[in-house]
Amino acid sequence: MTKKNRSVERSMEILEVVSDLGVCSLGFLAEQTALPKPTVLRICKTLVARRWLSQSKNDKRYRIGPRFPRMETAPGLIDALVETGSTAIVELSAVTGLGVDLAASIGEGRLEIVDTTRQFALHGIFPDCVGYRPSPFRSALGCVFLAALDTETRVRCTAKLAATLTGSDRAAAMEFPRKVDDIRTKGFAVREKGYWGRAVDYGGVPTAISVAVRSGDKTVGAISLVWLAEQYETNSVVAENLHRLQKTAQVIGAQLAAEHPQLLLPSI
Amino acid sequence: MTKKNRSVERSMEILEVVSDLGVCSLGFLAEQTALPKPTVLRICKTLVARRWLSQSKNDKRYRIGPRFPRMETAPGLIDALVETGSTAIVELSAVTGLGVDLAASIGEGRLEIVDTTRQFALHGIFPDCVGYRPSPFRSALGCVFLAALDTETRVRCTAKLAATLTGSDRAAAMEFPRKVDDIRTKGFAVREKGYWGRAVDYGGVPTAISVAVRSGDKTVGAISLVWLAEQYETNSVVAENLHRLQKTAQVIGAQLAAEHPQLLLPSI
DNA sequence: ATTTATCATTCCACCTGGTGAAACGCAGTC
DNA sequence: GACTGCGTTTCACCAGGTGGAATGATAAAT
Repeated sequence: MTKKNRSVERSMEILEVVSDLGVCSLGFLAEQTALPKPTVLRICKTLVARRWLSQSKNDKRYRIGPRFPRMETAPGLIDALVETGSTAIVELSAVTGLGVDLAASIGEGRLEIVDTTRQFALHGIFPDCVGYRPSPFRSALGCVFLAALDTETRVRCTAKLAATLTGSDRAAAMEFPRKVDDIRTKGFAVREKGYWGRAVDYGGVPTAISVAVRSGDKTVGAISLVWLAEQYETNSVVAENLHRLQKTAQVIGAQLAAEHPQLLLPSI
Repeated sequence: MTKKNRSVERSMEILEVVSDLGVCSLGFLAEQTALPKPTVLRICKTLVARRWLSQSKNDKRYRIGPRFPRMETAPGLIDALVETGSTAIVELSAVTGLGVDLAASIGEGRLEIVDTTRQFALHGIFPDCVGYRPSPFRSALGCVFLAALDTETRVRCTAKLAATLTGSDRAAAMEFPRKVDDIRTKGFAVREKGYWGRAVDYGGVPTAISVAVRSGDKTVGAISLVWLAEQYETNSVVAENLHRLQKTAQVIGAQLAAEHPQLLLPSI
């Protein structure tokens, strides 16, 4: 068995205590974890520096911080979207001959791919993308999803995401507001040039166009057509297949609204 | 300024990448964090040991695990069940040669798959089912779990679920009360014909039989045997392996009761 | 004002535990 | 068979984490 990392274990212990018991003083954490206070202090400082913990100014006690990764997923939504969407995306894939991804909102303006028709043999692109969370500002799925949110939600999510992202993702976040109107009028988004998150994992450079899935007045996810960049021009795919993609998104959204009206009540 | 702890920083980087980008391979994580692979491996192993990450048995990729602190649900049960159940299901899988899924109650009559032995190479079925929440009325896991609840809880949950579900799930919900007695007397449930979650076809149509995991007088989860429909008849699997499945469920339940008696006090 | 108590924080000598380049083993592919 | 790309193991090295003891900081009690 590979060796473990003691410091990492200790940091998890500390975070679990804070997460379970709420706000904690240094001494209390040391007692709970049976670690010496200096050790706890150093680890907590490290966690605070990244905002995984935050520290109250006057009594110095620790609580879970704003940057602690959260995933507030509406469990029913993913299920419902997969159930109503999976046959539709298979049909779309059959008609277009391209790969289709289905992504669901997991809160905070983020998406997770929950189903796909991609088959390596068929489309020449890495198939097992279920579980991936596309970039909010650089992927076609992420952009079209954000653009489709109502203004208030979009602004809130965009600000929050921009605050946590870095590098080219942050640059894309700064640029995003200028792209929103364009995406909204065109009704679809294209994968940003130069963004192909995981060159390692794919068979080739994928290109994608995406549209949002709206149900009632909520934006619940997005679907995209995916193909090998070297195989087709984006323009020709748009000309030939955009209407099919939009139709599919609309069908899924309508069916979802009809079959799961209660999912649309809470805010995303 | 107090010194920071490098290992803790690195572990946060890794967790942030997985949380931001979804499922990740070791090599990809090493590239993203600019750390050598052995270092990433050791940290990930540590995180996996605590189930802050979980690792697909099949392609070894990492995703956020069941014990990663979530603000919403009480994770104690999930945790304990995974801890006591994972060795048992591996043994069961070895003896039967079939895939085994372990699901934990997440409240309101729903389950989430928290561990699995499925390997594509071995069983020819979709391996990455951890995190999936099976249909309450159409999956073998869901049915047997509901049937095993005490009458009052079952009626309440069934009513609530039926109210929110629709389509083929609602149809199954209407039908369910008629199936309960049958399931209770037989002691297991079978996956509904025609129900298989996603579009992705990973080799074939899976079939499953499930039994509930009871601990003390609480129903805490369910486990199932899963195989490729075309490979074995349900009847022959039942004849040969049902008793093993039931034995495993019973062992897990007993061990859970012995090791975590406090979990069984609150109502599910 | 002084004492007491209880925090968090700093210090620093000690040495463990983490490190990472290189080698290995294993699948899958050509 | 040779190759490529994974995850994993090895092992000598020494940075980096450790924790007991000392020091501040703060608030309440005398």
